[in-house]
Amino acid sequence: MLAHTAAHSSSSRPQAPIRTVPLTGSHALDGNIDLMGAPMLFSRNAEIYGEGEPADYLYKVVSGTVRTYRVLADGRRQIGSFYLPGDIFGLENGDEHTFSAEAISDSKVLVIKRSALIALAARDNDVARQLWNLTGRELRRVQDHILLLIKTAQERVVGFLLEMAERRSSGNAVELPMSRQDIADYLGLTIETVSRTFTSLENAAAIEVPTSRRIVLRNRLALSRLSA
Amino acid sequence: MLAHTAAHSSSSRPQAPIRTVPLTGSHALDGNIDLMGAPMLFSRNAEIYGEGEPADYLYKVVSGTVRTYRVLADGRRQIGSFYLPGDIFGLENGDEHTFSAEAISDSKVLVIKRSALIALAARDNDVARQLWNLTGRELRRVQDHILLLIKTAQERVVGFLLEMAERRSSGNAVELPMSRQDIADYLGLTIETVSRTFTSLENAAAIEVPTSRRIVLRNRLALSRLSA
DNA sequence: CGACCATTTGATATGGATCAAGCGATGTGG
DNA sequence: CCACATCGCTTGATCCATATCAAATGGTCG
Repeated sequence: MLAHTAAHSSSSRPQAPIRTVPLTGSHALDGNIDLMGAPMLFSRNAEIYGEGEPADYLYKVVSGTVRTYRVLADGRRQIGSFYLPGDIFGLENGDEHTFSAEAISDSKVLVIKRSALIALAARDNDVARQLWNLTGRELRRVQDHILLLIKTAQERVVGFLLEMAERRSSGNAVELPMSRQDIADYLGLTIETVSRTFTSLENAAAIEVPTSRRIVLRNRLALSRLSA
Repeated sequence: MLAHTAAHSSSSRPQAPIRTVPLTGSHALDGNIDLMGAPMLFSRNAEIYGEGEPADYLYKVVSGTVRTYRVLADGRRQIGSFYLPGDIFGLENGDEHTFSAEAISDSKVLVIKRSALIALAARDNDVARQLWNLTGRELRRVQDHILLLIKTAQERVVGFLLEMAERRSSGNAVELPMSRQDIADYLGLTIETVSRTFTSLENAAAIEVPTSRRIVLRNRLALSRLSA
């Protein structure tokens, strides 16, 4: 059904040296990942990890974009989230990944051993709190995602655009790193419906679509009204 | 749109005495809540807390059932989860509840100050881990819920039945504490569709519906096949 | 240039929503 | 204790938003 001809970049994980460093207050986790993480490159569509694999590593996007997803038996795919530079992903409660992760575009990702962070957290309350916080923010995000999924197609698409604008806003232009198929699978729609909705928003003068991957928000207020 | 004529039982929260007790290994959190929690009664449809209120307390269901939900501007309601006896709810990442909570039936709930648990967690790694775990399990649950929401009506209803059977199984009979409207708002469907789906599953000899709140699973294997 | 892939656009089909009635259980007041 | 009102659920008829099927367009890369 879906291409995803992943280059499946090698599955050997780098071993990062563990250095304990002075903590930088509320960004202890981020700082530690930056210091302890080993950079890895993934090319477009390469798998970073697969559903069901042991969740031994935590990841932080440096450049590029990552999608996490699950696939139902019959091929329907649900994208759980898109991760942009600065975002951390791959943290699981159990020992296995519940989603698969792939690079949407060529991406650089910092990789860090989960056990190292857990060990650090045992000694450092601040790190522990940050890890918990990360899970909590993720929970909040997924809860908001659910709310999106009960809305109409137009509301979902607008909600998605506003979300992306908030995360990677350069003025009113939103650069979309992902394909229509990715957007559709994130929103629980088909590519045709996503495409038609963009067109209709453009006709309504709410957005402009100079290229398929670039959306200009013409009227944020109108869009907000359309989003729920 | 929806009744919810909550008796709105008083909003004053009980103050529980804080006792530090020997921890019972992996159930440190549960044990502490049982010991430190103050029992409170909520009658059918009473509000336990509202969206946006400060999240100062954590709750554990002793008897009855609780629903959490959010309402969109136009009245559409999404139920986030149902909580059965033994389940803990109300734990938030931020300072405010992102959902509202109501008793579905007359319920007894243990209430405990969040700050007390946080303080305990600062001293006791086991409690800290349990709190994190709770958030993690909740995250997993919500992720599964998303997967439900992209399925067909029949798959959603069957998925819901199997989920309930797993949680409150007494043989093959499932006692549903919630109304059709609650089920519909949990699954992103209408009551009519939920009702019709039950009927059609009954006609297919997959279930029996002796009373509207009682479902007997006739053929679990067939149901599992229908659920995805 | 030509092949390929992503996207858009068009025509039609359909699953679930909506609108509307009927039915059964539960509770209430006379 | 019965008559009736109410409420939750089911069933029926119709509609509509989005999916599906199909084709045209456009952008990218060898």
